[in-house]
Amino acid sequence: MTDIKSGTNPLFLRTDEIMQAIELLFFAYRDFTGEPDELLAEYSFGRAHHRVIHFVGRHPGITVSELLLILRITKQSLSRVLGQLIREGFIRQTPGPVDRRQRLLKLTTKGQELDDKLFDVQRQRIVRAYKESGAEAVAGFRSVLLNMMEENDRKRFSR
Amino acid sequence: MTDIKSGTNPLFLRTDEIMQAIELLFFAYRDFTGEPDELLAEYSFGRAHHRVIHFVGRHPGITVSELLLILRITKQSLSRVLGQLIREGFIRQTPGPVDRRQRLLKLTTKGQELDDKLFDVQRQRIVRAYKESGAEAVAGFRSVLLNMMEENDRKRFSR
DNA sequence: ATTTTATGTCAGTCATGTTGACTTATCTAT
DNA sequence: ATAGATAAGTCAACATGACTGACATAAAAT
Repeated sequence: MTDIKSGTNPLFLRTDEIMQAIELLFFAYRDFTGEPDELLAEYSFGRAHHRVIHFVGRHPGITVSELLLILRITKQSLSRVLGQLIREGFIRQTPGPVDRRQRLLKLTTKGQELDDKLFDVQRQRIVRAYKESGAEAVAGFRSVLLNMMEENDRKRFSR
Repeated sequence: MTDIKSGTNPLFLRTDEIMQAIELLFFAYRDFTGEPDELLAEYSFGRAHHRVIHFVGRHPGITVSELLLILRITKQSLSRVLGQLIREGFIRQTPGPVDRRQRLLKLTTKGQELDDKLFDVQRQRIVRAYKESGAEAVAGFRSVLLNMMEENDRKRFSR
């Protein structure tokens, strides 16, 4: 409301622009997750498995609690998908060397292969979008998404 | 793989950058949907209801089939949430004036009020991100997301 | 020795997606 | 005029991935 009343409201903050942002996120995210979902279905896995594989792949040796903090789900929810991934040999647990209560999570070779495949389909879509938009647009994309997320998680992206 | 081998691989196409893009989308989308989800919970609604309210609000008089094409869900899935929204007085149906098989969907005043509230929480987050990033970054954000979605839906965003 | 923490598990529920089969009303084309 | 196609709705069964709550075990911290 403040913006609408103000006479100095920049073009990119008009109601119509904000509405478009909402839909851009909806359509882009829908298609961004579409291809991985198809691949995962071949393994009878879902998006939840993807997220676990992704973050374990990115952070080998991550603990269950750390994973829970990132994913913001309950341990019961995580337990189901993580249990499947472990039983089917995609993820391996090893006791923490310092704190033996911890279970450090790592991808097995099989898990690494699936991670690679999943990364590859997403990489192709992103590379295409990045190439078609150019380096400057990519910087803008990064900046807006960073500022859109909770401050707490922005640290992950500092370079 | 092609990119990795190539000597002319721009910085913004490196594996690490692509990986960050994947996580940027995950965290930003998670937080972008978090606040609306809380608001919806007060009405015992979920994200599915939000999407219906949003697209009916944006396209008054939209038909059920058009909505199905946008949302890419089955009519049985839509039926459940749409039925609730109609029974609880958030959406009104009127027979199509030309084709009387169609049910044209519109928000009621009550539906409009919820739509406004939902828009407002999302608007605040986007305005903040946009302001902190600047007009040029916003253009880049738009461009990358547009190129990330299926070509078919890009028409919606032409200006 | 006691308490806290990290993890796991059992049980039940909910939201939202799916497939498949079938109905009704209405429009379109022969 | 009638036959087929289309728009919408419904019933039933099922899967996934969230949730809450209660409880168990092992190891660390106090």
